[in-house]
Amino acid sequence: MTTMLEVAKRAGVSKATVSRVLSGNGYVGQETRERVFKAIEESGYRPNLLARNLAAKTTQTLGLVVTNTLYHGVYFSELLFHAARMTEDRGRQLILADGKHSADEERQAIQYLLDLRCDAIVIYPRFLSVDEIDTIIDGHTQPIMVLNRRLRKNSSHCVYCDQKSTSLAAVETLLAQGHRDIAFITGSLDSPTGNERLSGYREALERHGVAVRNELIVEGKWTPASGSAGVATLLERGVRFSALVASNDDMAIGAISQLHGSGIAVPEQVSVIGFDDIAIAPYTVPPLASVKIPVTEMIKETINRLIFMLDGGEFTTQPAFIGELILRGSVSHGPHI
Amino acid sequence: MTTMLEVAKRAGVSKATVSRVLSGNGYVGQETRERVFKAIEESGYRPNLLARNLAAKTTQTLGLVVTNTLYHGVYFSELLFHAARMTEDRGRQLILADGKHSADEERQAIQYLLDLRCDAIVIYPRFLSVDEIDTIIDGHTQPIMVLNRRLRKNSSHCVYCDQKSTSLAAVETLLAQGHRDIAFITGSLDSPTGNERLSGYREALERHGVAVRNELIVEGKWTPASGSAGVATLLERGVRFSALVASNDDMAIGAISQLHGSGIAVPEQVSVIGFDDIAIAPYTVPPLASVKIPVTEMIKETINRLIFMLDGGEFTTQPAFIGELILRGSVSHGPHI
DNA sequence: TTGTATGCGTTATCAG
DNA sequence: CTGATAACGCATACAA
Repeated sequence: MTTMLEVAKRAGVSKATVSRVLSGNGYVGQETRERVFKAIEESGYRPNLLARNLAAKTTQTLGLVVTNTLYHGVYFSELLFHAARMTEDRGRQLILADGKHSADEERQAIQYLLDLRCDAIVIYPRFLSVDEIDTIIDGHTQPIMVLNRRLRKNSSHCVYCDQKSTSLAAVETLLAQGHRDIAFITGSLDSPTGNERLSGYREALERHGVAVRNELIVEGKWTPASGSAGVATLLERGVRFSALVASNDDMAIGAISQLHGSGIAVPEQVSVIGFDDIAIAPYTVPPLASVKIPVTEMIKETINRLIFMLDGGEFTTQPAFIGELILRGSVSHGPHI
Repeated sequence: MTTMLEVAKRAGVSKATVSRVLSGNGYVGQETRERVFKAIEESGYRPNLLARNLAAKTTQTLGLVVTNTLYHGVYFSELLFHAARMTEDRGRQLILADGKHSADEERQAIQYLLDLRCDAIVIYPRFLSVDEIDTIIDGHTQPIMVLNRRLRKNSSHCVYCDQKSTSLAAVETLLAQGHRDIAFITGSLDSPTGNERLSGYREALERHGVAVRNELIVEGKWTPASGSAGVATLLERGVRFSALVASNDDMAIGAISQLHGSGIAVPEQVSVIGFDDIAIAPYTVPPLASVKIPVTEMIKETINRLIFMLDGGEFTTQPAFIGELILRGSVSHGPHI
């Protein structure tokens, strides 16, 4: 590998001058500049980023930690795509680290990015507790932002979507149309998101004086198969329902498929609502409505905050997003039990 | 940030000794070792990887370049998941760089990873020509492997799936069952994969003396929507077919949906085959059969080769994979025109 | 406008 | 077994 020193010698100048023309900092004569560029060209010189970043005390990189249980599916793809795009638009590079599938591995991933001297970090945690995250943020000088969690202490360091309110609004839409027997397929209940969507469902019913019936609730695992299984369980129980809320789109797909297979028409007999995290799920028969989580906007806010903090800025406000109910047809169905 | 020097002072030893206990290279007394560990603990010391990698002349990282047009969908997720897993199993870290959507941006991404001094690189190219890739490989000392392309010169540096043979085999399966009017939805024809799958279709027909009819071929764009549109186009043309091959699963999903919407039964009236790149596509009505591309195995072979080369190994063989036809039911259908 | 010298935080080579 | 000390490749304050 040819170094800056070799370029300098070939151009008949010092390393410092080469460094100057490359960084644009400091004055350098027009003629010398050209000689340097020529030498760079001829030698095929490439800067060693390790050395540069070590000396400059900045890497111009943002680190992102995501659990690989999120890798499958379009949600992750969109997340990564926009995060990378936003970061590069701001003249930085994104570095991804795998949070694997445990709190300890999430810790290690964060540590790795920190050891690499990323200027700032984004965490999309799945196993780490909010308390520990707060501790981590306090323990480091690098700006750290957290996606999809509501922090207690560093509240301006997190960007989340109010899953409960979002779920509540979706269920209320059904209630407003006269539905009373509303089934619910949960997400994994070891995830906060899964729990919050469930409690939104509960609260909506309570607010409208509709009893919460446990036989209308089944636990899913975010996958299409678990959506199918959920419907099968409901049918086995012999419970009747005119509407069904699935906690994400994949499960809605599976649920609709299972309903069809059982000879139940959607949406004529059962209205289905999914959580359309990304809005590009390949539905064959789309649900009646979907709740769209504004991932893109959330990422944007996250990166913006991070870079603002890198420039010494401070935030006092706490950004909360809320999902939007997207109708794919009329929801004006009465109960069809 | 506390440095190695501070740890050394606190432990009453030299930097060199601290470095030794950390790396495990060289002898160091049991008692001294413990003092060093204690000092590390107390000071919360973390190694600066920039400095370490600069001095050690190795980063223990593999770089991966992928075009972001691949980000959407499960194919990319699987690719990334396994690449990261394999890399870490071998004690390295994977660094992802975005190839964006042009040859020039793919070049830049490769260059960035090289500048970061990744020990080796994996490229999943979409716009770069094989000739240029060969040139790039020749121009660098770092091992470089290419996925999904068949290189002319550095043939042992690429791992690909013979898309043409794979497609050919799928179509022959249909021909063997008596199908003669076989429609085909292509992928994007600016991609080699899309073209190869199409030429496999063509050759299968030719081999069996069946005329290739252009009205049975429609161009898709890999998306579910383009699969639906493809079927719509075929129906508008008024052309009759008893079987349909979609060049990937997303399009197969769209196509099946459109067939259903038009009152055509699958598989009773039309047999559908997709290319099940990952085999976890959320089908509501699965196609009759899918061609499974062995991505996992391909990634595994790629990483293995790279690390073998890092250890000074050389390859002479050229690994070619071939898709496997997965039947989801009987294909013993006659023509249903 | 350019060169010199020092530092960035490690690894690694030699003495001792 | 341990400690100086020279790289590693570049940025930058300070001189000239």
